[in-house]
Amino acid sequence: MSGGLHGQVVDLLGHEISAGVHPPGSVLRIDGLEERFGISRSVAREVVRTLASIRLVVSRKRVGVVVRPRAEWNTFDPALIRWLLAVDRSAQVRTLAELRTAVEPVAAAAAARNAGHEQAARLVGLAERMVATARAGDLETFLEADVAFHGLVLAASGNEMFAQLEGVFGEVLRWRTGRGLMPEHPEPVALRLHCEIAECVRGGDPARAESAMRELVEEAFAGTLASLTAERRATGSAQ
Amino acid sequence: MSGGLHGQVVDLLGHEISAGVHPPGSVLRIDGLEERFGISRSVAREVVRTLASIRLVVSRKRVGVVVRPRAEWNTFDPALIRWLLAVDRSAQVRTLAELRTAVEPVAAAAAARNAGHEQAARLVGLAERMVATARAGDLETFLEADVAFHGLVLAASGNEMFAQLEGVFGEVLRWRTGRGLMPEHPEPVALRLHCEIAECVRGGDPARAESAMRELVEEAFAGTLASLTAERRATGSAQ
DNA sequence: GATCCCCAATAAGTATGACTTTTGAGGCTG
DNA sequence: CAGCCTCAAAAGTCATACTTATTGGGGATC
Repeated sequence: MSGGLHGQVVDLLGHEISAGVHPPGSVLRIDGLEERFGISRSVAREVVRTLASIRLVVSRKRVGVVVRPRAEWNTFDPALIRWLLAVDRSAQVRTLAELRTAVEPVAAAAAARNAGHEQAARLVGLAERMVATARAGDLETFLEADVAFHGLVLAASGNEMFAQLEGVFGEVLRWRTGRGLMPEHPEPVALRLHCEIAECVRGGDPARAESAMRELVEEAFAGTLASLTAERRATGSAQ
Repeated sequence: MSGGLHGQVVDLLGHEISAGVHPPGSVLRIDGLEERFGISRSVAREVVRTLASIRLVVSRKRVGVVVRPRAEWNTFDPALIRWLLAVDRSAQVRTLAELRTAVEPVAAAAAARNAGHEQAARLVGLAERMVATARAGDLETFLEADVAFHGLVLAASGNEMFAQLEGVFGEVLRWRTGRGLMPEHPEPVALRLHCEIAECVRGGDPARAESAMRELVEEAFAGTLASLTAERRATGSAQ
């Protein structure tokens, strides 16, 4: 998407609108875009169509391209999530982390009901690898296994909307370790919970899978919140 | 969106792809669309851009417009949700209802933490109206209040991604009563839970708000599942 | 002076055709 | 048979002309 002319302009405008450079209610004009970016009418129009599909703007005859109120933006669109992460990483991570606390426990329960043998086996394998890499202090590989673990739970839930969130939640996980928020050796409690979840999925115990996952993500959410407020205190304000 | 030429074609193609008329991997060509719909190149290209933004297709040079694997579709896009509802209402409602069981309890807890006085008051008012209309047997107004109630909880959660789901979950609720799944006088348990949630939000009791909402939506989900399997048994198969 | 209606200016929507760029496939060469 | 090379197919971009809907204003009417 970043290659073509279209993608570049969409990305730039998307960033700008997300950042509030063009606040809701403000009006862009197709000719304005042509001039500003040195693009042809067709490209400008296609850019607007793309942004309209994300519900960032709406195009009205005799008026122009109007930026919609933020509440109407489709915040589940991966592109928009990226733009919002660039604008205010803390706020977006908080939002996503909270969504995680909602979705993952229910997804774990569903996975315990629906997962096939192969998926369950892979899940157990990932949990084991997490234990091994944690012991070895290999945070890199640990993170990979962690991301794969949670992605697999979402995929195995059998709910395509849960599965959709795999990539986004992976972002959150990567952000946590990227920030150095993870202790050098991941907490034993978290490891135990991962193993328990994997076992419950394999054994078909939705209730325990759900509560274990809930304990896990709520702990992670609390940690995320704490580090966010700490960060805000340190830098003096938002961002 | 249905007015213009663009919207019509997007809608039709969206329906077709969702329905599997063009299975993942199959290839459309811009010229093909021009011919088939009698539209110009510009409109055809904009249609493809829109579908690409929903991640239904990807456009490759020298190849054409390729339908992506279903797992990559952005199933949180309202347009795609509509198309999928038209294809297999049961499956989509099931998916959405399960998403509801995940999100709404956490949203209720967040609302109990974040809701302002005015929002809390309105929530209590809606709960009261539900009790009144239920007693009167006014299912129409009851449904409206119900939809507004759950929408307000999502909005008051302070999480814009939760708030985003208001419209979609409203669809699920409307579907339930539209199907005659609601008893003539809504269950007293559900009414009590709505009131309890409203009180907990006003009083700032996240834990009880969450568990009450969880009880409510899990009950609703079970009812939805039961009626879906009953329907499937009745009609002999899916759809 | 207020109201209503019609019209013209405006900006998006559609159509057309030419030209560019990328890339896959098949043929050519070593 | 492998690797390279050329060619053509299809999307990407551009320029321009024309159509349609909408809004705001100006003039007619009450």
